[in-house]
Amino acid sequence: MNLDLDPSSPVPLYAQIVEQVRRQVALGALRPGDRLPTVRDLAVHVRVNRNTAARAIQELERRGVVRTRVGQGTFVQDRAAEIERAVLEEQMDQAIDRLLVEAGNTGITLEALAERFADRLEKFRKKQAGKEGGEHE
Amino acid sequence: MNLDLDPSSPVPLYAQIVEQVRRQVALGALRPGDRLPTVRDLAVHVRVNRNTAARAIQELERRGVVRTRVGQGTFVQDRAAEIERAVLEEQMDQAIDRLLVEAGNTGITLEALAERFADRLEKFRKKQAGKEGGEHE
Amino acid sequence: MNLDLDPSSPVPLYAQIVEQVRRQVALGALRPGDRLPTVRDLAVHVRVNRNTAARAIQELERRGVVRTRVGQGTFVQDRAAEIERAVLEEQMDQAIDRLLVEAGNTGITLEALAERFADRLEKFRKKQAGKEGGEHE
Amino acid sequence: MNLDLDPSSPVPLYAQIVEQVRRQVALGALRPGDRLPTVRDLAVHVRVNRNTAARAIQELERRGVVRTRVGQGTFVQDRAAEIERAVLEEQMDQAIDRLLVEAGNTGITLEALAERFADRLEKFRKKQAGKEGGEHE
DNA sequence: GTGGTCTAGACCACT
DNA sequence: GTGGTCTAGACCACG
Repeated sequence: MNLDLDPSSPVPLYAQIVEQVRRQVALGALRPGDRLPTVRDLAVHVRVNRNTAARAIQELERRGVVRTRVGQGTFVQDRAAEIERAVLEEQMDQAIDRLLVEAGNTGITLEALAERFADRLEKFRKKQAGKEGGEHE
Repeated sequence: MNLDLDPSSPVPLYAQIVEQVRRQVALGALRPGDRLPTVRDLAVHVRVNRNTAARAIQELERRGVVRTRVGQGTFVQDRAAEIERAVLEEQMDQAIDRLLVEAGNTGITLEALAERFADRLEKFRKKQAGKEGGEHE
Repeated sequence: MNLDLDPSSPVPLYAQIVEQVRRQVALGALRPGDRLPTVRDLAVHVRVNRNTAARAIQELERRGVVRTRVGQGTFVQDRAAEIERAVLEEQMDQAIDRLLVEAGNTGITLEALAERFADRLEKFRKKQAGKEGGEHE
Repeated sequence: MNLDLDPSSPVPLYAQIVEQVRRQVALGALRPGDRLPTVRDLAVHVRVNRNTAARAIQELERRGVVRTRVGQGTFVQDRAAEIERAVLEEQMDQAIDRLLVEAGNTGITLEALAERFADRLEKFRKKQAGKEGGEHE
């Protein structure tokens, strides 16, 4: 359970936890049947108020990502991986769509946007290539 | 001054006003020298309290978008259009970059993302084309 | 009557007018018995609302700098010059005192302040010398 | 947190709070990491409405003097002390410069001003000396 | 008429 | 508990 929280982000701590756990489920870092840390442990581990940790887990349960069995702990649900994976892809498409709508509102032509996109992608690719080999975590 | 507020949005009313006015300045719907509605008129028009409208306009002044002269009203600043325009483009690039990073985190290759992007863009273009002719304003 | 108003200053327009007229009286540019422009003329001349001009003159009268004789106009009072001159010097001393108090509050020693003062004065003197001969108004 | 507000001052209450907190940071009475009183406590303490106190603290955050973490309180920022200190010194220099310009406008020679300054400083020094020993806090 | 400040009191989200 | 937003309504200074 590697969680990386940013207290100065506008997105609430509990939401950051939820998001990152869902992502780990989607990517297979957490697999169906895996046991999550207890609220207490989670709170200590990510240095957060116990209420915040509790709220995060509660939210995960509400979304059906995990299931709490009293006395035993909280476990990743069976079909969670595929569901979260689909959600992630759906979100990506939505992000793209938002970009397109935004471009329209801004008066940028779709052609110009596509160009811009290609441009940023190229830059990004180069930056990635530069990092190769220097990776630690 | 067409403003469209969503009271159920998590973004505060005053911030929604700020955002939309900035956009209108960036897009040239409001031009340097133009006078904004008075605080009172704005409040009535968008159905918020006078204080809320005042806060929005104060925020706009703080950002240098408008200049208020007591007793006369508030006016769009001279260089506001270009500045806001630049901000808007910068935001667009940032949105694209976030998309790229996000893709990386999700394990999607940049190629797959580019494909996906082209795909959504095509769909969007068609939808746009379909709307043509039904446009009034 | 040369008045130089700054609409973007925090000090109100009417107060700027008052201040500058008093200064001119103190410095002898306006002398006892001199007639001020009418409210109407003043307003046109300095490009200000008539209410603002009226308020300025009213304030000058309240302070005894000028005296309005209905049907004839407003005139600089007899002893105004010496009084305003004294006021000006008094204000200068007060400004100095404020500086001293401020230095105390800031934890700057009086020695350091004196040094600082000498320093700025030297710089100021040089800048003045540089301007000589290039003066137009 | 000793704050001394003057309700009859033309400078708004919230701005007075901002100013005094900044000064305390500059002078080291409040140090980086220190926690400010809560909005509610501050309001009670200086006898203003909660909104007024909140506005002051928001303004401080906007200026980067403090950082607020919802649910925890607001804390003095790391580099705030040096920044505010620099601002204070800058203001002092500006005050001196204003004095010099003012002297020029008034027709006082710089020599006369320097003399005057030395004179007031001497008086001030004596008054300070007289107070020694009577100080309690 | 304009904007600015302040109070009172309510409601909400986050920790 | 924390801060943030919003409304209602009053008062003030400026033009």
